[in-house]
Amino acid sequence: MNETPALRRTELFGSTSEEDINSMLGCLGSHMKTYRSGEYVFHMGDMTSEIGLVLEGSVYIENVDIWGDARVMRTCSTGELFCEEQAAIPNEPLMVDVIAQEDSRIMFLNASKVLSTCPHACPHHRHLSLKLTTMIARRSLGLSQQLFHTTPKSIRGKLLSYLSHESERAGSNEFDIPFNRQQLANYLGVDRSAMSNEISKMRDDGILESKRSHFKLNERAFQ
Amino acid sequence: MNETPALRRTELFGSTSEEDINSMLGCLGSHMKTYRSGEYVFHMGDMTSEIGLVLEGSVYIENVDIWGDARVMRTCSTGELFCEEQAAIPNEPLMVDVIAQEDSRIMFLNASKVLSTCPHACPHHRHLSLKLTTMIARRSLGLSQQLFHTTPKSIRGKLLSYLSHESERAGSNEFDIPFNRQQLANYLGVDRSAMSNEISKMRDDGILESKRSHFKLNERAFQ
DNA sequence: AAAAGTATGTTGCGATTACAACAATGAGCA
DNA sequence: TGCTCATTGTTGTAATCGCAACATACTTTT
Repeated sequence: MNETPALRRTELFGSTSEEDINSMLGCLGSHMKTYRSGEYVFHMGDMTSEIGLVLEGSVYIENVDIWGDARVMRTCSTGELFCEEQAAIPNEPLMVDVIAQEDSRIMFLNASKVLSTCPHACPHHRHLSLKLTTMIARRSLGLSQQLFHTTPKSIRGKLLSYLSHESERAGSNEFDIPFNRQQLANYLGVDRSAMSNEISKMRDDGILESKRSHFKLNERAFQ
Repeated sequence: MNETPALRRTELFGSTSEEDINSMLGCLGSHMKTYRSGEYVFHMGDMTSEIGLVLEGSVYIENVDIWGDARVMRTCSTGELFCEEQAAIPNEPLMVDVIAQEDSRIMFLNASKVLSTCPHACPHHRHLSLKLTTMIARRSLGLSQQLFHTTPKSIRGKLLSYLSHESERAGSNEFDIPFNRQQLANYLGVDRSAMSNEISKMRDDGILESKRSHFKLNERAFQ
């Protein structure tokens, strides 16, 4: 089965031609495996140096605490990477379980082979290595942002932090956010209804106007 | 002024010999600048592709919202990197200000020169590139963890998440944490006194024993 | 050993939030 | 248009938390 078309739909390989992908796969230590829904892809404690790439299906990453309670950290859908950070850190044991959420096809890449381009490596290999680093860096930035927005103690503070940032990013006081209410509440780590309520109060206070995912921040009408 | 000894005390260059550092610095597009306390190192909106390395002094990174209110995101002391994520992402404008906290000496490295080792690059350069990627990955993992521990709604839930993780990491139900109470409260995003109070209640409930930074988690004495 | 300074624990109160339950609005479809 | 379903808004209540103020314990200095 030829995986190359599926690979070209991922961010990691999206800017590489099918030809170049094929010529590289061997160098990257790539191999495929299929999983049934519920099957473990990685176990906590594994010393893997492999990056997972979901070609079909999806997986979720969960943490089990010492009392046996599990919490899902995130899910990865088709085209997304997982465990790229752990794989990029030598001798770092996995602190999570990775489990197939549905029947899935996963490609594994050896992180050190992707990152440590050998002296005679082709330009495409170097491009891929750089792309992986960029993706890791972007996730790190995103997590920084999220943590920053969840730091204020009140729901209003969190909303202002997030909305101000989105406004700056859009370069306008009027903008759309990529979340519905429930997703935004999860992102900020607060209760949805309490958040809806707070948005209403902020509207009453003249701080903003909003309709669904469209927001408009007003000049400081408040002190 | 020879910076090499100072560089060897940083994590990025710690595993590289003085000789190799000297032979590489030119390739990395390095240059130095000194700043007076309060001076801006980077401005929001800058399209920098340079990594900052604090050789002396310290800087802080702050975010200014659209109403002009500033909040410090983090501080960087001697030996630490800043803006390595932004620099690793092409065409990513800086969303923060970086300001010298005291009189400081900063070395700048061109991120793409560090990361894109040219075909004839020396092995030390490739090692440095890998090291930078590892450092970015490690920060990302750390942020993931912190976010995970701050996700529970109650102080008790946050503490259990964090302490369970530390216990797993130590491989024992008895361990020391690298925080004092105030630092732990900041890390978890809660009030210190409320957290101290909660720790006492958990002790009363038989969940744990603690003295200062030393903790012992008990088998589920509770439901 | 006394004193001073820092870190941690305790208490009470007011404000905020989570939660549940329900109402209203909007979207998709027969 | 009318129906169903999903999303968003509203309300009340109980629980939690932040906050301030203070007490206790531990450290460091002299």
